[in-house]
Amino acid sequence: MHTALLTQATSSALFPLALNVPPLRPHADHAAPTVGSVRSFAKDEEIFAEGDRAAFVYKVLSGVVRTSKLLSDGRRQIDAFHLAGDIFGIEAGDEHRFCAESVGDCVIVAYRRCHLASLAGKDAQLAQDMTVGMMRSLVRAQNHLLLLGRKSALEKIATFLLDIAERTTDDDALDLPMSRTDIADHLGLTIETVSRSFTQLERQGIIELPSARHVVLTNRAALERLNA
Amino acid sequence: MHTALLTQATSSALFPLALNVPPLRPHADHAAPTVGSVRSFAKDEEIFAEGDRAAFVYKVLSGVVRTSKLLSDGRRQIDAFHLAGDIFGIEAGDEHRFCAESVGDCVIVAYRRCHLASLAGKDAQLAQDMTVGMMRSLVRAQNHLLLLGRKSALEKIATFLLDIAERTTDDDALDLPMSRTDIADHLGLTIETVSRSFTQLERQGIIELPSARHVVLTNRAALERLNA
DNA sequence: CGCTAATTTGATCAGACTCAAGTGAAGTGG
DNA sequence: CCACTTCACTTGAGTCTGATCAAATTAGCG
Repeated sequence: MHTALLTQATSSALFPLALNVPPLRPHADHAAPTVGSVRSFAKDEEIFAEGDRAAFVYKVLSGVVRTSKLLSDGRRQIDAFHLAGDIFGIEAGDEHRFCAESVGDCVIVAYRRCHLASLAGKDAQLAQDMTVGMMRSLVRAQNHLLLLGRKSALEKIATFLLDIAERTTDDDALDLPMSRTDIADHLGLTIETVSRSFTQLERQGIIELPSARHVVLTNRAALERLNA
Repeated sequence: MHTALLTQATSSALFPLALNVPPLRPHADHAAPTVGSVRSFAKDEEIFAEGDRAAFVYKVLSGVVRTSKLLSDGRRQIDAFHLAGDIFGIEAGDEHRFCAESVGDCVIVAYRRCHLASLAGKDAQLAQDMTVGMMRSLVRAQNHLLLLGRKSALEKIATFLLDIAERTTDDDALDLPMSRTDIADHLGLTIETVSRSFTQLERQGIIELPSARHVVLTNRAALERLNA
């Protein structure tokens, strides 16, 4: 009896591998959480540093967070931008292998790791979120490997724009929450190359740039083609 | 009572996030599994293709497996090499987002996904393996992002050699199970650049190359330095 | 309105790629 | 057992994409 119950419990928990991860909907409302502590950050504040003890797991409520790694000489790789609803800071070991910073003003919830188990009991949705969050991170990271390893600058920008658009808007107009430097460090390019690629896409009539942080995708088909 | 038991069960299962993932030991013995079906493959055979229905999760018993993604024009990115003991083929959705092929002769176990839950009941170790496997994939992918996005050719090779050494041997001599082409597609380089980098490291006295597939790390300190 | 930071643009440079040829080792068949 | 084929790897020469260095514009912001 007990065994059956335990098996039941473990099965869905251990093998979310078997469940279909629903896509994150743009504009999904991320209501105030029932557990966890809410924290606010202004632009470019550090949420945690590489090597910090990983006492919490986080979820973005509003704004954008970047997680990045540094090389000893300062070269930086932003592994991901986390938007509202995204989970970040999950670690296997006891310290963070990334640094996390706010890209603009943002609000996040922090869940103390050692409380997660009991929290999960009270908030089933949270439990699901954590597992799904990890899977989603993996999928994103793996797609990003292909981009970094094998795509040209123009293709990287095209893929990036389509990704941000899908995650933040329903139409063809999007606001970039991050700087050219952040984009460059995410795509393995320099800011100059990022800027030139934007200009090139604009000249080809594929996008419009009303301002640096505002992009309109006027020719999605062409972007998809560059997405290879 | 029941609730407590269930919480207990889910906690360790849902949040392996909290457990410390033990490092894979070189030469760890990967005994015949108690469940799952064993399959053998010769060099360069396809285990599953990108887009295939993800009916199984796999574990390498011996040999090496590569998982890769292709761009429409044939450019390839190998996201990882899987050695004995490694899990691969875990998917969130119902189809594989990678292609998996044998690098040399290899033996693997296949676990039918829809049976995993019940198998986990009989084989607790397996359940743990799956979760840890996913975490390890994530860590590897994230480290690889930094390599692909920000490291030079020489640094990529250095990192690669140290990684393979750590995973396959206790001393400084290692056999590369994969071709230059595979290495190139893993590191985001061409075979010529891979070859030239090896030669350069050899000329600098950092490695020895008794043969193309055999490397001796004569100066680990220098490699670590390149690892940045 | 002036100051500062972010972005764009230009000119030059370099690391990695492409194309091409050469070397070497492994295997095949006579 | 040796000549021949094949395939993997190495090396060389030239090119090109994206980086670097530098300057000009533009956008925010107090």
